[in-house]
Amino acid sequence: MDPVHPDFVPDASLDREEMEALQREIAAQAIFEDDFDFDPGRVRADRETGQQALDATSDGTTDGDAPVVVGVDQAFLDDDRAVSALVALQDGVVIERTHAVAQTEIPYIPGLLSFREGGAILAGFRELTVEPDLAFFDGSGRIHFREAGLATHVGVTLDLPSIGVAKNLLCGRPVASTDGLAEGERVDIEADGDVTAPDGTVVGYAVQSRQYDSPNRYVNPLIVSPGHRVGAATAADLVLSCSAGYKLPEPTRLADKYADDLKSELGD
DNA sequence: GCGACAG
DNA sequence: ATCTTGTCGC
Repeated sequence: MDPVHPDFVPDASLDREEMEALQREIAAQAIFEDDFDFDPGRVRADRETGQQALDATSDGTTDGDAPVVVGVDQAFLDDDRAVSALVALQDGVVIERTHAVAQTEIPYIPGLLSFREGGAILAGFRELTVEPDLAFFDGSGRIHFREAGLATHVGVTLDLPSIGVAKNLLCGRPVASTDGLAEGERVDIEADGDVTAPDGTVVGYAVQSRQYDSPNRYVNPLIVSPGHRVGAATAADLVLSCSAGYKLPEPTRLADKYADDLKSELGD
């Protein structure tokens, strides 16, 4: 698939002020509430685990009408080459994988990640032949200084429902401790002075997608935020329904592994 | 000036 | 993100 908004495609040759101005423009176009056609109840992680595997749909056939969810992740081959890896799943089955290599024009700068990795990601989407309903990105969406993190930038550019799944908090303020949550629990992340949204706006959640039973070992929660056309609560719900016994939701976990494999194959 | 900062 | 073996715990 190709960008619906070519003018939003991340351009690494812009200066910092121009990048930030583009982000504000993108945030203004972003929709941080549910606005999609698929049935979120029909999104599932895999066919082996979870309550859903026990119901009538687990008859061994793949539901060709189920939503297509794509996981996206990147790895770096050198200092100036990034590879994006995309894995598309439908009804818990991998139906397509694509990848693309692109030059990294700028270094990592907190708040400007999409200008470093966005080019490779859009190139990966260009190779995708299936029509995705939803995408998970590794990084923030609305939890961003200008409410335009990687997931929002790419989601708006493609006009594709998207969710940001990060391992660390970029900005914002958890309303309670995010330590020792039970599996399935979540804690609101509110906008603070670092975020352009009105103070107190729930811009995402810390989501405990996995946790050990006993008290000696801990798993840190994921930081989930809306990218585009998905509300914060639904974003957290979808991450949990795509989780299958691992910290990362399946689309992201599989894209992660694919990116690692590509790095080995294409690396130096 | 100081601190904070996805991947 | 990336550099990397063993190792603690279930």
